[in-house]
Amino acid sequence: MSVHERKQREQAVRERLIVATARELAEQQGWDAVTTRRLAERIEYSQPVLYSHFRGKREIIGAVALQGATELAEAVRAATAAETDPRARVTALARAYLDFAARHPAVYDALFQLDGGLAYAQEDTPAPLKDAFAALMESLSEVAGDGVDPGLFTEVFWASLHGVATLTRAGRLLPEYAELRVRLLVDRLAV
Amino acid sequence: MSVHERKQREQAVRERLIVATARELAEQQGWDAVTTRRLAERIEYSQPVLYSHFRGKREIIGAVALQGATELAEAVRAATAAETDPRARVTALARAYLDFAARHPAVYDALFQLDGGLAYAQEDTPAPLKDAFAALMESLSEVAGDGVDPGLFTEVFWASLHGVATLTRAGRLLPEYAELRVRLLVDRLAV
DNA sequence: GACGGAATCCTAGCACTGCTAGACAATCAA
DNA sequence: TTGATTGTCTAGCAGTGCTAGGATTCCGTC
Repeated sequence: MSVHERKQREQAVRERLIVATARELAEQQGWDAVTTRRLAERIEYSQPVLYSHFRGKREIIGAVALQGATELAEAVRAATAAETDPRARVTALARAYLDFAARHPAVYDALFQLDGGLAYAQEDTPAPLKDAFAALMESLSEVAGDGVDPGLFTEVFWASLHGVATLTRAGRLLPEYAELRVRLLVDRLAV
Repeated sequence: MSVHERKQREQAVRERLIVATARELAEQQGWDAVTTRRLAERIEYSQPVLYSHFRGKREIIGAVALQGATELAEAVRAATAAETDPRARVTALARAYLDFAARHPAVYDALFQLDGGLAYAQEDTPAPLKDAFAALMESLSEVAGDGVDPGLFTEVFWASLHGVATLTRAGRLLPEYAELRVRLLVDRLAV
């Protein structure tokens, strides 16, 4: 049985290697550069090996997305933990979120821009995704205001951040307004 | 000279045909289905003909995007023209915007999700794009609030709408909150 | 009406993509 | 040392965007 276990361990190691390499390649040269051939070459295995771990490229993107969700949740929690005032906490949250999107564009794309074959806002939504949303809600529900569903408020605030993140990265918003956008968003949306 | 003019006219007609067909195909089966081969077949010409009109697929997407920008501006202006109260106008704007994104997902993708090779927030930004932004600003600057730059406010409001639009279409927001999201967004952001 | 040149269009093909069948080799239990 | 089972690779499929070069049609001129 020990042999079998060792093999399973090796499998797991290689699976992590694939995901890490895909992510690395995507961060360096964008997701377009992440082809199955290039990815296989980097992990020093042949192409079909990828398909013994993942159904296809989509699933690899999905795996990166799940990693990203975990890290995003961590980043948000770390940033908000230091603040006590609810308003300051939301500002920190917004900054942390946008910072994450800017620092890890490929991961952010895997999460929200590309098709990673993941379910959202449903029962079978993977735990990391639910948890990332929960991390947002923890700080945001405090400033939702009376009579406003925390989930609804979180959705709206998150959507706003997402819009700012994507449009910023696409060069569709004026760079010099970056800080003012965060202030305006927090000032107006948070109660 | 008349012959030359006729040829130019025919060229223009075919160019419009290409754009219209690309858009139609994208609306029907998504942009993934818009391949140069399929597109060529639908317009009943060979593939290389496309490249005598456009540098490549990107430019075709860009052409659809420009069409979309014009229509989006129209839709927004039509919706807001009927309202007199600034707040009601902004609500109408938000609804019209999200409605446009929902009704013409392929066009919306061409505009904001795909790479159409267009410049944004710059001097060489095509007129339709500038005008679409202007259409938003016309109604939004009224509710920006004192001391808030109308351009900044428009960017933020627009980004929020964009976030809601994209996340909604990706199935990442709860459908039953759709109407409440618009209300919350307008209530909080508009002064 | 016939001709030479120019504009137009298509066939065929390139290098790439994601993905897979089937041959081969390494590894295991007996 | 076998025999079978895993594991891995080579080779190939059908598809992608894009292009070179030949064939055809059309045009203004004689």
